[in-house]
Amino acid sequence: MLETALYRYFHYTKFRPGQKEAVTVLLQGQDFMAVLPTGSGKSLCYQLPAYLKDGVVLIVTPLISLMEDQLASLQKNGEKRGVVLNGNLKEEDKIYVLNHLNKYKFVFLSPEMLMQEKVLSRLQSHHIALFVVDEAHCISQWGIDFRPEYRNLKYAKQRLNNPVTLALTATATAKVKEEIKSALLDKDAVEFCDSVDRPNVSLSVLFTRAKLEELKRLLSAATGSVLIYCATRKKVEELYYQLKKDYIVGYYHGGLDSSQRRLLQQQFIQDHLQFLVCTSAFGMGVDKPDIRMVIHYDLPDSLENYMQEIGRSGRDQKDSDAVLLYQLQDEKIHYFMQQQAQQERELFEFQIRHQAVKNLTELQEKWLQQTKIFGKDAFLEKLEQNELEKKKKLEQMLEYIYYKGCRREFLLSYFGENLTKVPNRCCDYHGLAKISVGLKEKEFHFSPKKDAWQEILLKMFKEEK
DNA sequence: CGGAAGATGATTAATCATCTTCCGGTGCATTAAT
Repeated sequence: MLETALYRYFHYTKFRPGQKEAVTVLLQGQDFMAVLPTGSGKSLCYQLPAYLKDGVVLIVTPLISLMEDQLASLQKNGEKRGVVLNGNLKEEDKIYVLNHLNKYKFVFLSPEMLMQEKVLSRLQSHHIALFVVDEAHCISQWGIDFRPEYRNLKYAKQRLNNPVTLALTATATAKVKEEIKSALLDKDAVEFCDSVDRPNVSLSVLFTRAKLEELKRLLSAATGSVLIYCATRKKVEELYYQLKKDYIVGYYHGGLDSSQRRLLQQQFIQDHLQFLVCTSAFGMGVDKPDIRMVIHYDLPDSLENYMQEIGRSGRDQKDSDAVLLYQLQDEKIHYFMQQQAQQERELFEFQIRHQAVKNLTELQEKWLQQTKIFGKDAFLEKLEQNELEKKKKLEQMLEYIYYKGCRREFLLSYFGENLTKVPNRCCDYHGLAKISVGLKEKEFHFSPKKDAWQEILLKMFKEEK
């Protein structure tokens, strides 16, 4: 019985949602996709079958810091046969690992590392018990233009003699799930999708021309940890200098080196910093249960990213708030970046069509590699298609901003779900607040005090009865 | 495109208004020059 194995290896007596399904299906030799919230035991989905099967388990992970965290967590549980394979290792250490693969049970690596010929050819001669892709939504999010190696995973899988594959992620729209399937999984793959709904997180968009004051007001009323997302690094730092006069605050973005990042993440998790100003670089793999509020000081570029970011609040199931501060034209920064990206692509396209490739950017070099795999036309077509989809995603983000109905319903429908649970709180305010319990709505004057929300909600529940 | 910082100009010397310039997300791996 699987429960016996569960107890034997992990000392748990019960599976959590999705885990048993994953283990059963993987042991039968079928591919599996699990959409489960962070902190719900995703890693057990591959760790348990790993112990019940012969061979090494490959875990493809997007960030080096994630590999290290996962390895540390294995080691904490007494597992010594884990190893990371990444660019921080010395050349001789990498070679050692590749030549002694049978000493290891868990190998964590990036898609870039996996796609290197020397790595692939060494792995090829071993029996791969399980091929795991963690944060599998990266296939869709980054997989074409930014980190194209994510779209080569199927090729890698074939080279490894089609091992049983597990895709793991916390949020995915129907479309993203389809992309993961077609780019990675067999046709008969089984999926288990938990709801992405968080009834304890209120959703609001605040139209304002005085963001800084609104932000300070929200922070002054805040009772716990708060994440503040900005669109650019510069804005993150500016805001940090504005806030540090009055609050204990830190900042985090992709320009920081890895040791600084790790330090800040630790300080935030351990409550040495109540507030953290950051770009979208912050968050993956962060499992802090008591983030009480996620504020968007700038507009995110898609509802996928928005959902990921607000999904970091209220993991402890206690009441939390997601507040988006919007000002007319906030989307312009994203238009600009999309336009930059388009120029880079068009230049690349021109050069490759005229066979005059020189002075390529780092990204363009990668694209050149991809044209060799998928063919020139096919890959260029993909790049262009991807660009159009990004534009569409930004438009849908704006639709959400201007949506007049229940925001939770809108967001859920984007992820292919219906509003089924009665939310603890679901509010909105454009000067006035709109609160909804189930499908019933009521307007009232906004007050930042938590008690005000609760009183009104209580009253509405009574009225419903 | 928009915001911010720096530069210029005009007035009546240190301040204000206007103009100009600059810059912009997400990460892997590898390599060349310190």
